[in-house]
Amino acid sequence: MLDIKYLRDNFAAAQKALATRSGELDLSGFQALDQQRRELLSETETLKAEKNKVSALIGQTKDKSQVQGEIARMKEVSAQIKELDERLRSVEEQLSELLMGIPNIPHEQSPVGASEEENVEIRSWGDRPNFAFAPQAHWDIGEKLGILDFERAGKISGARFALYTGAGARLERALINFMLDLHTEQHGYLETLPPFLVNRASMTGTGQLPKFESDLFHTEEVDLFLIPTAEVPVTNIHRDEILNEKQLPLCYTAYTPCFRKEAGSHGRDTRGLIRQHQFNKVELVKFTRPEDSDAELETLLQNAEKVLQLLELPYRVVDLCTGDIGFSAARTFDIEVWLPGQECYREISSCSNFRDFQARRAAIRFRREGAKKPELVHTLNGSGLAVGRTLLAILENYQQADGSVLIPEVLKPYMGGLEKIDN
RNA sequence: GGAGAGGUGACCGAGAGGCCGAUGGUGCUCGCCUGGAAAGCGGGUGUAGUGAAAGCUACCGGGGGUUCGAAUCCCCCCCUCUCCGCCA
Repeated sequence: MLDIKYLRDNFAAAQKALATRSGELDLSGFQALDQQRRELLSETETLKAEKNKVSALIGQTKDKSQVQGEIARMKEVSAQIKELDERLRSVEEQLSELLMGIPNIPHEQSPVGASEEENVEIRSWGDRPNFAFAPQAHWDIGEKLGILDFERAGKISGARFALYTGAGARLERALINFMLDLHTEQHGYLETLPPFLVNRASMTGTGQLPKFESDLFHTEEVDLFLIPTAEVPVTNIHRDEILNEKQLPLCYTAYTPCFRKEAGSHGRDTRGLIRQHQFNKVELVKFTRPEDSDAELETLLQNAEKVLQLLELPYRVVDLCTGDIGFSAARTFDIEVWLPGQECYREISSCSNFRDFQARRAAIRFRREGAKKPELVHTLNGSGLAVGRTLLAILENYQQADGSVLIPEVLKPYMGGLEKIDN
C-alpha cells in the first residue's frame, strides 16, 4: 500500500510513475474520496468531542432531573454520530479498496519498459555445456530414469503435479538441505519453518489479497489459504510489531512447498516441472532500515546466485523493467538458469525490494535509537532457489549421452555419495 | 468435538457503568547522589487519525448492541490455558 499522504501531496507524480507499469489503473476517485473522508471525520469528531464533554457534565451532576434537556440532546447527537460514522465507514471502505489495489511505485533505477522484452540483462555467469548429442528435455530424462512420474501424478491429483521417486525424490531433498545449509551457515540467515496455511490478514499484508485471490488455493470451512510462497508467512512473522533498530537487518530463510492455481496460464509450460500447482522453494526474506534496502537487495541477490555457482549451473541476472515488476515490488532482479533441453533461460529466482509497501500493509515498524516515532521497515525477499526448477536444470545441464545424469560435486554428500543417476 | 477459565500498555497486574488512555509494580530512559557503581530519590516512558498549532478523536483480543456515557453490561466470533474425547 502506498502512503496516503504521499499520494495526496504528489498525486500527479505518483500517477506518472505508476503509468510505467503494465495494466490499467484508475485513480480518478482518489482525491474526491480522500476529501470526503477528511470532511466526514472532522464533522463526526466535533460531535464526539461535544458528546464527551456534555456526558462528563451529566455524570458529575447528582440531580439528573436538572440535565434532562442535555440527556435528550445528547441522544440526538449520538444518533447523528452514528449516521456520520456509517457514511465515513463506507467512504473509508471505498478508499481502502482503491488504495489496496494500487501497485507499488517502481524504483527510480528500474529500467522503464512495457513488457519483459525490455528487461535488462545485467550479468551472466558460467559456460553453457556443449553436448556431442542432442540434449533432452528434463521430462524425458526424468521419466526414462524412473525418477519423475507425471502420469501417476495426474492420476493421484491432476495436471500440473509431479511424483518424484527414488533418486529424484532424494535429489529434491538434497537440494533443499544444501540450500538451507548454505544460507544459514554461510550467509547468516535464520532458518524458519512456517505454517503453509495462512489467514486473510497475512495474505493482505504481503499483497496477495485482495487483488489476487483467484491465484490462491483456499480452504472451504476455515477461510485459510495455501501459501503461494514462503514470503507470505515469513514476512508476516513481524506483522503488527515494532522492532529495535539494533535487530536490523533481520534475515530469514525458509523451505516450504508453494501452491499456485496458475489460473490464466492454461496451455503454457504444460510439460515437466516448470509450472506446477505445488512446488518446493527455499526463500530468503529480509527486514531492513529504509536506507539499507538497496544494498541488502544486492547481497540477497548474490546469496541466491551463489547457489547456482556452487551447483555450476549457468545463469544470467535480469533487471526487470517497470512493466514487468510484480504488484508489491519496487525493484526486482530475476535470476534465469540456462536450460539446454529447451535452449532458453528460465526464471529460477526473483529477488525484490518492496520498500515500505508491505510494511505499511502489515504494520511492520522499527524504532530508531532514541527516536520517539516508529518508522516502517523495508521488506525484501527472493527465491534461494526454486527447488523443482533447480532439479530440472541439473537434469538438463548434467545429462550424459547414455541418458544418465551426473550429480553436482557439492550435492554428493547430500546424496549419500552417489555420483550419478542412471538405470 | 465437550466442559471450564481467561485475553488490559514492552512485561506483570489492578480496575466490574461517569473521577479511566487506564492505579501500582517491573523494565527502559533522563536527572540528582557517587571517585565509579549499586541502592536511594525525582522526572519521563503506547499507537494511530486529524489539525499550522494548542488541541480534539479513536483504540483495554475482533465485530455488533444497550446507554446521555462502556475496559466495565448484552450478543456473535477469534485466540490462549486446564480437564475429557480423538489423534501424529
